[in-house]
Amino acid sequence: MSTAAAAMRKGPWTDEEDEQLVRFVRLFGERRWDFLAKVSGLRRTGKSCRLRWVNYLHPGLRRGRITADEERRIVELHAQWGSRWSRIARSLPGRTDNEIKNFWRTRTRKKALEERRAAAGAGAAATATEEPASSSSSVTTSECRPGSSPTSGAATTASSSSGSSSSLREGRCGDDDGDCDDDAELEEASTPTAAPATKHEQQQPQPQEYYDGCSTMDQLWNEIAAADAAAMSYVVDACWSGAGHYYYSAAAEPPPASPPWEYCGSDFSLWRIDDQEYYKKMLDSS
DNA sequence: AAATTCATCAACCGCGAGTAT
DNA sequence: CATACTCGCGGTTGATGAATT
Repeated sequence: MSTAAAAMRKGPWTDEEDEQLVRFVRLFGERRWDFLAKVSGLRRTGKSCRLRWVNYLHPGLRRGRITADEERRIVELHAQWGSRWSRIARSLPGRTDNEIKNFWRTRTRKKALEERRAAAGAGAAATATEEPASSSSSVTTSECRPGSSPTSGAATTASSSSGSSSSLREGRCGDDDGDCDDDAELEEASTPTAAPATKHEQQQPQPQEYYDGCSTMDQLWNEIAAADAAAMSYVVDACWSGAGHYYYSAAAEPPPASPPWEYCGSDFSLWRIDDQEYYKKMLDSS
């Protein structure tokens, strides 16, 4: 507590951190990340929290390999917009800019490699010897520099690292998206089915091709929901507004001590920010 | 069976734009 | 109008598992 400016954590997220983040995003919505990072007790920057949410924890994410169809689309869109990944991602429901960016990198690298090999093959046929070393060394220097340069990767060795997240790492169910503005196009492709009544509770409907194991995350969501319900007894119905923001309805009796947020009737004003201190105190005292 | 290389994914960093004060 | 703050984007790097030799 006294270490207000405790060092920020970096590196892979643990399951606990994920849970915590999800819980607080559900409470406060997908914004004010710095605040969220603070009150959640996560020793992470707001930036890091946002990234984790957007790229990994967001319920609307579609996991799994990029399909041929998506690839075609990416190529098209890339031709149109260049490397404006977020823009491209908006046209690919459930995919993040990071994902697309990674995919594109891999793809380009692979292509370049193939070309080089083809060229090398032709060159070798012609000159038989001479340049193998020079050409391969150019890999590191020229345009498509392989991130994992020849010698680097092997050094890693076993670390078991964050064996933690392995359970999460697999599947993520998705159906809806959170913060995308142009979600008109998103929805069309992401879920043909009607809008889900609640956010996580019923995100069963997914195109099965993309999802291998959603059960884990479902479980997580459910557990979190249950925990929330138990802890607060009134915030239960997490609703998903059409505009892509969470809001909460009072399902049971009003809270014992009025919380810092307001219930939303028609519009989804989430909570009262001016009560941040109140909330902080609440957390500290608990 | 062990070592090496490759492919993929997750996360960090710096910067710029937008918004609030 | 100027400044501070927050958010989002694109680029880059590191770690890990899978495939290959």
